[in-house]
Amino acid sequence: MLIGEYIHTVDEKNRISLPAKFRKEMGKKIIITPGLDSCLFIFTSKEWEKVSTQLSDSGQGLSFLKADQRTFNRNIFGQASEVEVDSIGRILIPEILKNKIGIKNSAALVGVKDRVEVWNEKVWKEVSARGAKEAEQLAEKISNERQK
Amino acid sequence: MLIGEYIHTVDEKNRISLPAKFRKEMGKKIIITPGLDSCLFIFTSKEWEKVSTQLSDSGQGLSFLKADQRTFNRNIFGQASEVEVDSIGRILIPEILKNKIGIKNSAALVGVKDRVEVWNEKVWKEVSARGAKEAEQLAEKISNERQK
DNA sequence: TATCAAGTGGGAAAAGGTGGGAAAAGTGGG
DNA sequence: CCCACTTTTCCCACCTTTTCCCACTTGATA
Repeated sequence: MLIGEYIHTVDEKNRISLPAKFRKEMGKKIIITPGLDSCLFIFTSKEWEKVSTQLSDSGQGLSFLKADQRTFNRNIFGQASEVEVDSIGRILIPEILKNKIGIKNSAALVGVKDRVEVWNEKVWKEVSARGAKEAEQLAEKISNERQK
Repeated sequence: MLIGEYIHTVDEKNRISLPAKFRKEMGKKIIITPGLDSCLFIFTSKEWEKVSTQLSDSGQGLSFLKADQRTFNRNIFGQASEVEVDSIGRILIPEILKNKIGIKNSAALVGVKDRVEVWNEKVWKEVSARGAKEAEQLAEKISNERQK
């Protein structure tokens, strides 16, 4: 399971180290795509198979008949990129995606169960701080939901 | 069952001894996460499987399409950390989590049936003192809830 | 008092993360 | 078509952090 947050450097060659704890699970090839909430998603090849299938196939096939879905899928698939992990566990972040979320010298890598998210460091700090504040309320809410 | 409270040292390397009485039940790998009420939760791997599944799974995949789920999952998984118990029963507390609850030289480890909580020593003293005072009222309240 | 278990501390070895140079591949101009 | 130049890839080296192991201290026990 991919969990935990790490702040790593992005060097002038656009390289970033995957956290050592993620490497085994992530394998040699990964897929990096635009994410939601101004971060990037990194999927393992295996997970990507699942995700991409589910995205393109809303159950009844021919997803390109729906305008919303076309737009959404163009964004995700169009900018997705298969990336090799080098011999010491680094990947190259495509320039386009890097600019998309506004990172330059460093980024936050966040494990979210079966994907990794890449964030601008400051943005992540804000997002996670906000999330932490809401935790108690959210917990209460979920607890109530579950009792229904 | 994990019960009892212990005050242990956190050394400069962020190590803390698990109480000897907890070790057998906790095994070699544990998960440490931000808890509620400004403490940390420590789960056994087994317990974590249960907890994380129940919290995160909406059941039908693509959980990242829902904003609430993204926020929630980021906070649960993003700040969690799998930690090995060393040969003499110590664990490393990730710096981020340590700062989160404001501990430096020592911490309270509190067994709460199937998890262990980690507290800033002073905060724990206050919380448990207050808890003791309110025990009677809370008992009444909880009892009423249950009858609904 | 000797012994054992639990908790604490610290040094040395290993691993993780970062940077940079050289080879290889790609690009454009003459 | 070839050459010069830029970009990418691969590999090595450094430094810091983490991990592993050993030893000391304290307090309880026989």
